[in-house]
Amino acid sequence: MTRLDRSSHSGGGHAKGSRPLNSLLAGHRLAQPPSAPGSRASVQDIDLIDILWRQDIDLGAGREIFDYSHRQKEQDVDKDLQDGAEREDTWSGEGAEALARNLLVDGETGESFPAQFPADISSITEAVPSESEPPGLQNNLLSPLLTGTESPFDLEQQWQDLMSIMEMQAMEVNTSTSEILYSAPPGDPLSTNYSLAPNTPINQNVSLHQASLGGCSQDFSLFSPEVESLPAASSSALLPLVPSNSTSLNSTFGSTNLAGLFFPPQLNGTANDTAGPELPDPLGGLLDEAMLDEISLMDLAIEEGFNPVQASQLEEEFDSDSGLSLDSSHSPSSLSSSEGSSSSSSSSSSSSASSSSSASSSASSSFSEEGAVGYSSDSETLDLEEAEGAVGYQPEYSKLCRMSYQDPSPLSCLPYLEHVGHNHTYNMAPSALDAADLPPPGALKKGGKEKQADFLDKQMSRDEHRARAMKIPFTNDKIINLPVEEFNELLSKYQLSEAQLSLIRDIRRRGKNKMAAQNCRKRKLDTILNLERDVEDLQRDKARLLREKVEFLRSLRQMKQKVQSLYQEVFGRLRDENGRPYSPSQYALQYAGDGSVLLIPRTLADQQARRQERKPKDRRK
DNA sequence: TGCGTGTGTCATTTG
DNA sequence: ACCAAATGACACACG
Repeated sequence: MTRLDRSSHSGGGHAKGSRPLNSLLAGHRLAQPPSAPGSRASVQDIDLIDILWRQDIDLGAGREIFDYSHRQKEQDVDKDLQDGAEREDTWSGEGAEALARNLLVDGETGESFPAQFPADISSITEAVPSESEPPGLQNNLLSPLLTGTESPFDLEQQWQDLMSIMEMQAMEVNTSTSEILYSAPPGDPLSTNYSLAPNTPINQNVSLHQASLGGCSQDFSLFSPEVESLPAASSSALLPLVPSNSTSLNSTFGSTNLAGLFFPPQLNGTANDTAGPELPDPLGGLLDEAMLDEISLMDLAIEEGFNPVQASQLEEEFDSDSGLSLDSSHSPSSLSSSEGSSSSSSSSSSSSASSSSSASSSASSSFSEEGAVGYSSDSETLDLEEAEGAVGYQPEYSKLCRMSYQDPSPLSCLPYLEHVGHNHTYNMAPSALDAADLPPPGALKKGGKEKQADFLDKQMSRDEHRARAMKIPFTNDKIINLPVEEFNELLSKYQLSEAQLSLIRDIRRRGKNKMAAQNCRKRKLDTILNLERDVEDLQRDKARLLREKVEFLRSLRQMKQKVQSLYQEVFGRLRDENGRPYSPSQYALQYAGDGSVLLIPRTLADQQARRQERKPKDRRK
């Protein structure tokens, strides 16, 4: 048969009355009740926000943190102190309470950190002429991390903070700031709590050579004769701090220069005694990773559909210590276009459920009748029912209903429309087929019966017309649906011409192929539905992983802040033989692999840091 | 009239 | 090798 055959296709077209059904069904896909599409997406977003909010509650953040103005209020010291008083014991131990008076407390984590330097800090600065510093810079003397927590919504500042974290490896000590920081005046809570008064006899451990830990040597019996283990050239200056009792300082940092962590790099251009060499910090790797993670987070956001605002908000969320600022409209899960379409589909499903519920159930039952052809989608139907809630594909239901091809009556799912169905199909209702095959046209009375005959004629497919013209003695339904053996038996019962046999075989072939095509299309649709569901699942997973990532990064930063505070606390308590604090520009704390802490000169620390820095690079090569 | 959709059909592949 | 099913591609009807 040639294509010309199709040009004479008379029965292949849709009956005029058939379209309303198609339109009705297709309408489920196109029509979108005004409320549903958006509402579904927003509900999901709200869920996301709620999840994030709950996470934040765990971390001590309230929902009001999402409000920028509220976040500014958060800097109110009183409030912070109140929060901090509740949580300080988690990390600071004795003396922290007094310390907290001069600390800002992270609204979420409860971490305390120096909010500002003592009021007389400028006078101290002046007392150290060579290291004087513009007062305006003094707030930067602490780690950028700390300042970052004070203005969590200053995005640029946050970024710089992170960059500063990165640069902690290349930390250079600002002498003046260090002096200011660690030369606390007598009235300073830091000094009053962590160091002896200037008059207090230095609690000098002989074995410590030069270093002592004023006021808290019982807590930090850090010193032991480990100087010998250090290079002779610098041994005189080495002040090993070995905790006699297990200190809170963990050895997991390895032999690392801690000082680099806590003194901002090149805060200004002022003199730096030990300027130059980069120092690795114990968290350097982590910081790098965190930084890279954040960058990759941004990249991910940008690459995978986050718009810049969303990406920046995600970044902001990460940057913001205490604030989760994911706007509901920027939920990662709401970014998917496919999800949007799905949600709109679901809306139509819900809205059209009443009108199509019967169709759906009929569709399910009709699918179960497809066994003859082999493509049963019972399970698929169930899946679709489940998916309707999550994905929403009522329109596909309509399609499937329409595509219950194995049913002799294509419109069986909507019985009242059954007779309207356009009929290119070979699977006509038996009555129609019988009418087409059995009664001779002239047998019917005139009038209404003629009209009925015309109608039935129009209902007949092309091949049915041909079969009738060729006087095929059995129905097309039998021709198509009988098993091979029975079909052959049927053929053998009749004396058929070659033309008749050929037509019968064509009818059978086309009929089978038509059903196969219908099943194929149905399968294709199901595949698409499944893929869309998979995409949605993956998007949900992705959003969840992103949230987890943000949480991990946040907790990582909090841990770094705690380590930083501990470092400052320990270093600030150290006193030399004259009872004076050590200059952070000249000395640094360093973890040894065995858990001990050494006070070593900066120069030595720089050298070691440089050495350590080379190792990983060499490994990479 | 052009477009999108649904359908039937053919040719071919696949099992 | 044969057959049926599956599938891509095309044409057509319809809204």
